Amino acid sequence: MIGCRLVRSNKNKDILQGIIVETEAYSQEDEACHGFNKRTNSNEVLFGEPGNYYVYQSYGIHHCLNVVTHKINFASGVLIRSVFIKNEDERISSGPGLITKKFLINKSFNGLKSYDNLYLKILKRDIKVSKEDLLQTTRIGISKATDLKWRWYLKSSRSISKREKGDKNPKKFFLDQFVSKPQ
DNA sequence: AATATGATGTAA
DNA sequence: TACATCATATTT
Repeated sequence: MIGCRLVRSNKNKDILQGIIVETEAYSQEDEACHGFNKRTNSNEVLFGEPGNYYVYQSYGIHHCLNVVTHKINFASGVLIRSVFIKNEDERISSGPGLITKKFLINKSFNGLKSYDNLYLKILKRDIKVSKEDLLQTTRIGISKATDLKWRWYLKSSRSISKREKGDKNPKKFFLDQFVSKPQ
C-alpha cells in the first residue's frame, strides 16, 4: 500500500490527498492484533471482507485507519501510519491518529469498502516503489510480538512517525511532484 | 523522560 | 471493578 494515494473527498470534490508512506501489518496469529483473542463486535470488521476499512478508537482519544486484508474469517489488516501531504508540515499526518484527524476519518468509515467510497479513496500507485525503497522494521506502540518486523516505510519520505537509527530524514522533497498529480 | 488524556475490551 | 491498549500533546 506504500506509495498509494489516500484521497478524502466530498462526493465529487477532492478536499485532501496524500501519499501513504508508512504502514504496519497485523494478523490474528500475532498477539498484537485486535483479532488475536476473540471475534467481537468491535473487531468484527477485521474478520470480514478484504479491502474494507477498519477504523478503531485508540486510547479513547484517537482514531486509526486500517484496510482489511487476506481473506474472510481471518483477522488481518494494514494500519496506515503516515501520509505525505504536499505543502503541509510533515508532522501533521505522521502518525495513525494524526492522519485520521487531518483527513476527518472516524468510525463512520468502519466496515465500508475502500475501493468504492465517495468520501475516502485509496488510489493505485503512480510512483514506482521497489523493495530497496522501503525500510522494514519492528512495529510501534505494542508490547506483544515486538520482534515481528511488520512495519514498513518509504526511506525517501520525510514524513515518518519514527525513523530507524542511522536512517537520515531526507531533505529532498521528491514526492511533491506526485502528490499534486491530477487523477 | 514522564505524564495526562479517556473509549473500549478483557481479566479479576 | 480494575487494568491494558496498533497514540499524542504537554510538562518535567
